[in-house]
This record gives sequence, structure tokens and C-alpha cells, in this order.
Amino acid sequence: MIVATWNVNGVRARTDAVIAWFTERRPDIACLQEIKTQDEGFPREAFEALGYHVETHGQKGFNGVALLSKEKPEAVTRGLPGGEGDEQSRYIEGLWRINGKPLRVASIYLPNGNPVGTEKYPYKLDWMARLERHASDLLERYEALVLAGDYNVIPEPIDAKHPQAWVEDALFRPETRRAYRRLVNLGLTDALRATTDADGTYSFWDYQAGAWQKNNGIRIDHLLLSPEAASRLSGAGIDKHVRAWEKPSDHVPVLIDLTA
DNA sequence: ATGGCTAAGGCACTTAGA
Repeated sequence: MIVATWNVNGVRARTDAVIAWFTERRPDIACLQEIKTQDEGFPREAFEALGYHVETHGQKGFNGVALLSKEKPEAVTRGLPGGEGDEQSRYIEGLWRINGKPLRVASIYLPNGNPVGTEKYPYKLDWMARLERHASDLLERYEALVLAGDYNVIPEPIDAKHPQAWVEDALFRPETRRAYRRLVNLGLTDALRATTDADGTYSFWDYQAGAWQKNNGIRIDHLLLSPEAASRLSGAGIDKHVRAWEKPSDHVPVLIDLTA
């Protein structure tokens, strides 16, 4: 089965492209980020017509995450635990039962954190600490778990065309990478890096300055797997061709294949 | 990327993204 993550940069502006990709790829579970709409504005009928269940955690204008799936989830929770007064919609988690076995999948839109030096950067680091605590709790369940989304983290120099240009950026600063490593070191597997060590493997290309044409990209969209999920990993990939479509998102879908 | 583009809100321009 295919589990995918995609920051669509506005699902209303992107409905045709997102539907085209769903039709082509037919993911079993898809995690969307930056839907940029409240729940009632999500074009759910278009996806239901393709046979998908739609669960949203929207917000007016910015952020917003969703879980779309062929099978109806058994349970859904909205919001990352531990965020008293956090009004930003950046986390939704679903639980499915596939052939009697639990599969838990979260759609994550981790804060960008720029500009460093404003309140946005400590908000990012605090959010990452909350995610680490929650992941630690979930791992105690010993379930197949997929934490998928736009992490806004460049894990290693190989994950950027020009890593030196990012060293002071919130996506690549040492504190950011350290927090990301703490999360991974709980026992999670970066699905894409489990299947390839190739450089030039990116999930985001800026709209500006011909970044796409020059393959000036970064890899910031990740699927992190619990041991129970990692042992079922049979492939991982990036649907890079989607970036060349009309009116594309600046991110492309990243996906994994899990054996039953 | 010290920002060249894009989406959304709401109707001229600002905010946010990475």
C-alpha cells in the first residue's frame, strides 16, 4: 500500500493538479499540508468522487493539514499534544486497521521558523520538542507508525543543492538539525534515505530565480517510520514530474510502499 | 534566498512561505 505526503500550497488553487495526481498515483493514504483553507472550504466532493475519505484540520488563510484515504480511519485526532494556546493547524493523526493490524499515520506541517531572531524560531524549536515527546509516546505502542509531512528541515548537506547557502536558515541551523536528529534517534527510519543515498534528491524547489530549471532544490518533506513500519518498507520515491505541471505547488509528493 | 514568485484575504496591498 502507498502512503504519501504532499505540501500542496493551497488546495483550492491546486484542486485540478491534486486530483490529477490522485488519479494517476491512487495513494492508499495521503497526507496533505498547507491546504490554506478552513474545513468547510476543502473541495471534499472532488475527492469523495474518486473514492476517498477526507479528514481535515483547516485554518483560515494559512497552514492546514488533511488525511485522505481509501479506507475510512477508525479514529482521528487533531492538533499536536502539549500546545496550550497554539491556534495553528499543523497536525492531524489517523488510525487505520489493515488486515487486522493497526497503522497510524500523521500529517505534519512543522513550522518554518524564519526569520531566525523573531518569535517564529523558538516556536519552531518548541513545536519540534512537542513532536519528539508525542512520537516517544506513540512508539511505546509498538504499532506501524508513519510520521509524514513537511518538516521544514534539511537533515544533511546532501539534502540541498547549495547547503552553504542555508547554514543560517531556520531549515538548516544546527539547533534545527539537532532537534530533528533527537526525533529520528528515538528509533525512527527516514524512509527515503533507507532506499537511496543519491544526491540531487529533493522535494521542494523555490518558485523564484529558476530554481526548478537549475535543480536548485532541498529535501524537506519526510516520512519517518517506526520499526514496525520500517520492516514493511518495500520502496520509497518522489513524484518529481509533478513540479513541471501547470501552476505547480513548490513541493512534490513523496511516497512509500508498505507490504501488507 | 539580503527574496527574482505565489496564495489568500478582500479589493490595495500585506502577510507568509522556505
